[in-house]
Amino acid sequence: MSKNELKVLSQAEWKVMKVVWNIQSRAARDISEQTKAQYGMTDVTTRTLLRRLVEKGHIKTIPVGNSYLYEPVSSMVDTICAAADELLDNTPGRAAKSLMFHMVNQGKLSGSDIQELRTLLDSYEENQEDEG
Amino acid sequence: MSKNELKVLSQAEWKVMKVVWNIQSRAARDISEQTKAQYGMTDVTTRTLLRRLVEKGHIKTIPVGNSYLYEPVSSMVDTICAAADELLDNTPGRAAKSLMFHMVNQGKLSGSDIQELRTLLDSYEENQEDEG
DNA sequence: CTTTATCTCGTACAATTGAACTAGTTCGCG
DNA sequence: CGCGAACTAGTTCAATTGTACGAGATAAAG
Repeated sequence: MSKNELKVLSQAEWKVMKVVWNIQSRAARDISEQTKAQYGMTDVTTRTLLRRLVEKGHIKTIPVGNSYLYEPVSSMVDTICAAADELLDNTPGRAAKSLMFHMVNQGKLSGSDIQELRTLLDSYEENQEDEG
Repeated sequence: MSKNELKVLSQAEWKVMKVVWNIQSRAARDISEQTKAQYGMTDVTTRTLLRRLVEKGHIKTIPVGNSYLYEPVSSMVDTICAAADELLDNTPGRAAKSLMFHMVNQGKLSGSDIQELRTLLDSYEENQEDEG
């Protein structure tokens, strides 16, 4: 076990991870530029957080000349799903449904996302229509 | 502002909140009984966390005789949705879709949940079918 | 080769968090 | 009323987190 038992992310670490996931050029300089623009974090702070994220196993480093490229170990989707699982475990299913409604109503989904999701739900409905 | 600007929950505070939301009898004793059963937390620790949650504004107290009843200020759904928003803000929408797929595939939804969600998606599809 | 700009890394330090002990108050029972 | 049980609230303490400085290494420029 504990293969994907990555240590839990703190608030500031999430911010850095989100930048790392979305950025093209993953040098510390570029990442800190983004974290400053998006969250007002200073350069030194970002570098410290990058180091801690490496220690925690969320980021791996690729040595390049003087420094590193910082590459995420898990995808954003996987990490967010894991966080959601932790949030939703042993809570009554109602929360999951309401959360999904909320996301839909927040416009988090594109038109094609909605279609895909409908298709997925269709397949589940077939299997479950004689249950609940 | 800052009406619903409740301070962010820590790991252990989430656990206590989840118990508080789900439990019937909200005396400290009953809550700590649950946190012990579910998470192995000791009685004193739970009471400390309850106190901090009151300080942070997530729980309000109702004096009853010797002690309090601990009542959540926001519903579980609202709090989880807020957490999800924070998690998903300024990330490309892809994460939201994948997260929803994940939850569906994890069986978080009942048959009737799925039907309701389908109905919701239908209404959105009508409005967006000529977009992307 | 020397200077200079960048990096990483160790360290620092206050605030927060996880966990727990204790003192002092109040309830319930005899 | 008096005693023990249960409760809250204040305090403690180590670990983690948020933020940041400075040292030493290395690349690039002259």
